[in-house]
Amino acid sequence: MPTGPVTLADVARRADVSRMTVSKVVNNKAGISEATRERVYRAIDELGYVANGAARALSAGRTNTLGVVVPSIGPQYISEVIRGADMAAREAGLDLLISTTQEDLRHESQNVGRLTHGLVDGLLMVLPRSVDQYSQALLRAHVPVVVVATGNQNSPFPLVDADHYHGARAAMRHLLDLGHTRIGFIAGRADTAASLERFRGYQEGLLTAGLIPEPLLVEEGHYTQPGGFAAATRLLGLAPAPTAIFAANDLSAFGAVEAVKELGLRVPQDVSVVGFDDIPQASQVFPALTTVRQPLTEMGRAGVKQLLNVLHGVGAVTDRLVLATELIDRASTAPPSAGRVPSTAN
Amino acid sequence: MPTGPVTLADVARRADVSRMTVSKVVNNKAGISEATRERVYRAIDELGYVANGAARALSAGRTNTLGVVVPSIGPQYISEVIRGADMAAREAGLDLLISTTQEDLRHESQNVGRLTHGLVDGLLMVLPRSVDQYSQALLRAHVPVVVVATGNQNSPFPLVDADHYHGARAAMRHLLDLGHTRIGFIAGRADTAASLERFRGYQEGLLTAGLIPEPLLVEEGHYTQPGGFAAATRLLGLAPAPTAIFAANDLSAFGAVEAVKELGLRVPQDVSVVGFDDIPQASQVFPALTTVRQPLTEMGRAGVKQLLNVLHGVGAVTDRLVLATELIDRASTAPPSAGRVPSTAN
DNA sequence: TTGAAAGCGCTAACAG
DNA sequence: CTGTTAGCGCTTTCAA
Repeated sequence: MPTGPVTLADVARRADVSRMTVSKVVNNKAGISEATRERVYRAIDELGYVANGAARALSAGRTNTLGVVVPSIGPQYISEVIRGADMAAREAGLDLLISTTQEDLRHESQNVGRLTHGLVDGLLMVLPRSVDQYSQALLRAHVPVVVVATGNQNSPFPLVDADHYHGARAAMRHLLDLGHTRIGFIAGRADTAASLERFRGYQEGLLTAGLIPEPLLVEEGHYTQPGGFAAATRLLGLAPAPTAIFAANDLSAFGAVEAVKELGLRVPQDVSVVGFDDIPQASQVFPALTTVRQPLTEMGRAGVKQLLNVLHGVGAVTDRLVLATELIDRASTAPPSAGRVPSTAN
Repeated sequence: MPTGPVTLADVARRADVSRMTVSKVVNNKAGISEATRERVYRAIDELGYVANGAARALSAGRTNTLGVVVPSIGPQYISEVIRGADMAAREAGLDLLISTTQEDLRHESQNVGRLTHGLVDGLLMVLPRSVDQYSQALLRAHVPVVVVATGNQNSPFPLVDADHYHGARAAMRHLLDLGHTRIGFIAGRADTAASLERFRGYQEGLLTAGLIPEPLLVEEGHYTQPGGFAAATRLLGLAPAPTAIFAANDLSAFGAVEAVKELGLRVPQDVSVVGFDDIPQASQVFPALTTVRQPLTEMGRAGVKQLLNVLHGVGAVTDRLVLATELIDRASTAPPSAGRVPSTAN
């Protein structure tokens, strides 16, 4: 019994064939007799052979690994995108190497450079902001790159995004159909294109219904739960107060729901709340949140699929793939209550 | 300008030195004159050279990458552990390769096998359940393994865990000190050791205060938000109802808070709620959740540090490292209201 | 259907 | 201080 990891040569010796034959068996190549194949498999099992990834990568010129670059793995929506990417990669027999930038921009382009040299065959950038900082390193990398879920308008790489604008329009239509005419908006961050698109949907939804957007009905929520709480509290302090609130993401919608309850009002009886994203928690809270679903896992999947298309040289790569969003009607929305005008006099 | 990636040889040619010299410069080895070093750096910059990871790994026998195996990256507490591991790895100049098992146990041990053969130098297993399924593959792997945040009692590998029992005791002491005598418990999952330990802390906290544990005051919450909601609803339907609820994790505590509000009661005035974990959201909800903090990021850090100790052959590796937990007193707990006995007669 | 030769890009060990 | 030699474990030709 030799010490150290078992190599191809060990298996070859054991099965009394050449290393090449073992390699072919391991990689399911054709042109090996059933008997030999059988014998090699037995040797592999007996020895517990596992191919060395580094050697394989160096020799074959590919790693069978896809890199995923994310700012951090905390936010749920990012987790969902990764989950989709993970499934697609798994189905294709590839590994995923997840790398977080942690906002540490200093060495990041260098980091990305490392990834693209012998560590991964392709890169999925899941970034909410611009990808500009990396463009240089990325462009000189010799691996395909696909950007996911950023609102970045003019990326030099193929993009996968969700239809933020029409999602927002759907949310507004839902609220308007229920009879709401005074609808507050909790904005995300002005520096993301996604946030801007959702806001545009809010405004144009209003205009389409013949309503006039009021600046006072728009508050910043910074995509956070406390931000949503504060924004909703301010909104509900208006006279007359809105009967419905559309939040730019689920997290700030959760905060809005808390604010409504804290003011002694009920969701949805007194105030309707709509979110955006449909993170898993949206269906877990009480009342379950009506929200606009971004196909997050599908976006991850689509990103990987684009990458595979490039790698395998098959199928077209869409420069800008925009996936549809959809309203998920749950329990946090209802028609405005007739006689009840929320009051927050304290 | 040669096509394809720039190699060491290209740099060597450009700087008019041997490949070995370039290698030494790249790896910051001593024994190179300042002038030569300078010249090599210039060539590297001009050519945009980046070392090939696969070749380096194969040649040097190490990958400078640590593997992290998690069931999935969704749950916040896992994200936090990874964040800690990520920071520690980054400080040590190592990459993290995150691999999810997605409950797909079929090919997992094989998957882990692949990782340990040329892809990573060490493995951090972040698993809530047992690691038994992998033990075989792991033991034959030629890389160190450390297990984090599982309640697994007898792992064959070094363990990093939190002190669930004393955390639960602290939560109970807090509630008892506030004057609560009727305290409900929302259990996690009976199949995790962590859940059992927390339950033990609940029971013994009661006993120490001279109170008798009542089976009716314990409900399963399955660690989920709807589970916590349902459990709390049942608990508050008792007569007399508990004045405080201790949930086995933050998620089920959020559900409990919702249930309290839904019954027309207030947190903490009518019912106090304590969670466990201190995920980021705990401080973001309203009212901010009083909870037992598991040092999740520290656990990730500690796991990586243990791995590094093994890899560098320095420092001791603790077979079982149990990190302290701590009560974080926020806004969801208060003394029981004197005259008020919650009623849920409907 | 099988195998021999060559080399992927890098680094460890040693020699000059 | 610098360079030579050898080889990591595998796969790609191409020949038998």
